[in-house]
Amino acid sequence: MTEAAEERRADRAYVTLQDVARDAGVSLATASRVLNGTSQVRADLRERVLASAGRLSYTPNAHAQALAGSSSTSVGVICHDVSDPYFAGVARGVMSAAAEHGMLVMLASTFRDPAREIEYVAMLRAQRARAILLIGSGFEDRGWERSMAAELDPYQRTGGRVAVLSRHRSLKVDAVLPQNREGAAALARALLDLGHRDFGVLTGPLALTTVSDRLGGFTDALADAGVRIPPEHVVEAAFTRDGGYAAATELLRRPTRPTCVFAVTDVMAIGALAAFRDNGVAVPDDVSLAGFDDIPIVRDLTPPLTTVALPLNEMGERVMGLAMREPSPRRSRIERVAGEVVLRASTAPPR
Amino acid sequence: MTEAAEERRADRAYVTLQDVARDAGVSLATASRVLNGTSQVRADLRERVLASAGRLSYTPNAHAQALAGSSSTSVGVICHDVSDPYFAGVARGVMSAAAEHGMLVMLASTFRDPAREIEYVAMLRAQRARAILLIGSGFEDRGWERSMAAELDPYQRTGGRVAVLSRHRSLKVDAVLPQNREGAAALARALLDLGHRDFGVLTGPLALTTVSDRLGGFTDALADAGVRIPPEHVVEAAFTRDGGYAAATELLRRPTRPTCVFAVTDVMAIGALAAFRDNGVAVPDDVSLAGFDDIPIVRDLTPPLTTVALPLNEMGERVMGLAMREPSPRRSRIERVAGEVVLRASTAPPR
DNA sequence: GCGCGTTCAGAAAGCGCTTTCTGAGGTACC
DNA sequence: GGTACCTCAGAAAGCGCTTTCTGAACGCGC
Repeated sequence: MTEAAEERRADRAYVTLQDVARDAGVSLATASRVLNGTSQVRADLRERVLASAGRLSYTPNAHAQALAGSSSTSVGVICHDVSDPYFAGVARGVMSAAAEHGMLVMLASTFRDPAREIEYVAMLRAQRARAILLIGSGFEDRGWERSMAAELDPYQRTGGRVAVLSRHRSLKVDAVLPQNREGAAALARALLDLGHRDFGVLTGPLALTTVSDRLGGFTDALADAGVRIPPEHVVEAAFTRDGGYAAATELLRRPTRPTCVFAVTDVMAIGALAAFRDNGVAVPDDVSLAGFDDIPIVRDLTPPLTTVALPLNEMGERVMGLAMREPSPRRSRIERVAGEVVLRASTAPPR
Repeated sequence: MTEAAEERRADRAYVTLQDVARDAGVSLATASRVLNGTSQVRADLRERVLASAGRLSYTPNAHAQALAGSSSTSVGVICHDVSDPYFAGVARGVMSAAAEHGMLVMLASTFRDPAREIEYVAMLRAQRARAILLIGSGFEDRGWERSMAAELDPYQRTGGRVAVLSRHRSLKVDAVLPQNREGAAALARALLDLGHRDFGVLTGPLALTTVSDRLGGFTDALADAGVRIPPEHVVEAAFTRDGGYAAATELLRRPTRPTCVFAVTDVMAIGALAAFRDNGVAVPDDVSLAGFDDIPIVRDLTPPLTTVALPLNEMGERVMGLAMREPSPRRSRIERVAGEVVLRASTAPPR
C-alpha cells in the first residue's frame, strides 16, 4: 500500500473497495468482480485482489451494496412479542435458517398493536429487507387488511418476498399454516374419549385468526358428537399468562363448572393452572385442563399439560425457507403443519 | 404530478425523493431539508413537499440515507439463544426501547458459538449498525477476547456504539452489570438462614463470566459462614434445561446428598426440578432448590422456585439506553443492577 | 496479412440520498 | 442610492458499491 493510500485510509476510517483496488493495482470493477465472483478474472489479478482484501481486512459496506445492486442481506420478521415462548421458539427456527443463508434477521415486536405492525412493514421496506415474515396470526379486520395489503403489494411487486405463519385471510402470500382447526378438533375428540361432556374454553381475542380457528375446530368437533358448550363457559381474555389466569378465575365464578377446560394457547393454560391452584381447584381431579402449542415449559408443569404439539422451530425454519425459495410464478405456496395431540397428566376422565 | 413523472414512477417501482421534489416543484435539496427538518424552509414550499410526500406515500430508502449521511436506523443485538427465557426477556426490553428511538433491531443468535459471535459483529459492522449490543456473558478466553476487540475497536473508532449486558473482562465499553456475585451471595446467606449447611451447585460452563461470578459469590458467602461445598457436590453441565436435568441426575448419583441445591440459572433449575421429581426426590421436603434470574415461568412451577430476581426487561431497556446516549468522552459507563432474593416454596429448612 | 469474433480489464454511469457550496433576493445601514 | 450582510433555494459533489459500456489484446479463418 502506498503511503498516500495509507493516509487516506486512516482518516476515512473504513476500508473501501477503492482501497482494495488501489492496493492490488486493479480497477474498481475488477476488484468487485473478484470479490463477488461475478465473472471471469485472470488468475493473477484475482490473487492480488484477494490478498489485498485480506490484508486490509476489507468489509463491504452493505448499504452501498444494497443501493447499487438492490441486493440486501437482511430479512425482516414481525412478531407480537419475542418473550412469548411461542414466538421465541419460532424465532429460533427462523434465525437458524437465516444463518444458513447468511442473512441477518431484523426482528420487530408489535406488542399486538396492529398499527405498529404496519409501521414496521414500512420500516422494513425502507430497509429494503430481502423478505418480510409475518409471524403470528392476522387480524380479521377490513381496515387493517387493506392497509397491510397496501404496504405489501408494492413491496412484492418490487421483488420483496413475503411469507406468513398462520392464516391471513386476504393476503395472497406464501404461508406456513399450522392446522389449528384440525388440531383443536383432534384434541376435542381425545377429550371426549376421556369421557368429558362438559367443556369450558378460555379464549383470546376472537379477531385473531388463530383464536377463531382453534375455537371453531374445537366446538365443531364437539358438535359432531352432539356436545355443545354453553356460552357462559366460554371466557375471552388477553392472549397471555395473566389473561389465562383472569379467564380461569372468571370461569370459576360462573354458576356451573365444566369438567374440562381448553385454553387456546399453552401460555393461557399456564395462567389458568395457577388460577385453579389458587382457588383450590385440583387439576385434573376437579377439572381437566388442556392447552395448545406445546411450548417447552409445559412438560415441566405440575401436572404436565395436555396440549396439541406444534413443531415451533421447524415452523420458523420453514417460513424462512419459503421466503428464500425462488418465488412461485403465479400462486402462493402453502405448507401445512399438523399438530399432534399429546395427552399428559393435566387431563383425566371426569369424576 | 406530470404524466412523465407518473410513468417513471411506474417502472422504477419506488417513489424516490426526486419524485417528491419534482411533484412539489422544488429541488432535491429542499425536499430533503423539509423531510428531515434540517434547516428552515419557506412555509409554502414546506407544505407542498409534505403534501407531495404524503400523496405519493414516499418512504425514504434507508440504504441511501445511510450511505449519504452515514446515519443508519438499526442496532444489532447479539445473544446466545432467543428462545431462552432469559434472553427473550431482555430482548423484549431492548425492542421496546428501540421502538421509542425509532430503531430497528437486528437480532442474532450465536447458539453459544464464540466464533459465530465474532462473525455477527462483522456482519453488523457491514450493516453499519448504529450500535451493537452484546447480551450474555463474555467468554474468558484470551483468543476470543482479542478477536472480539479487533472487531469492536475499529467499529467504535468510526462512531459505532457498543454496550454489553454482563461482564466482559477486557472490553472497555458501556455495560449493564447484573450483580451476580452479590446476588448469589445474598441467596447463600438466605439459605444459610434457613438452616442449610450442606450445599450442592449445578453450574454451567465455567468459562462464562456469569457462571463464575455466581458460583464465586455463592461459595464465598458460604465460606464466610465457615461452610464449604465438597467438590463432588458441584456438577457442571450445559446451560440449558436439559443440562440442569443431567446435572441434577448426576448429583443424585454421588455418594452423599446435599440438603440444598443452587442451580446457577432458573432454566437449569427447571431441569433439576424435573430430575428430582423423576427420581422421587421431593422438593423442598427432601432437598431445597434455588435458581437465579426469576424468569417469569418459575412462579408457576410446583413448587414455585426460590431465586434471585433480575429485572430482565429493564436490563434490556437500559442496555439500549446506554447505547443510544451520547457516548461518554473517555471512560465507559457502568450501570449496576441489583438482584433480589425471592424466597418461594422450593426452599425450606432442612429436615 | 487482414478482418472478424472473443475475452476480459477499465471507465463511467448510476443507485437515492445528504450536505456543502453557490448565488439570488431581500433587508439594514451609512 | 449604494454597499454590506443575511436568509434560504438550487446546483452539484459525493457516499461505496454494481454493472453496463467501451476498447484493447489476442486468436482464428480465409
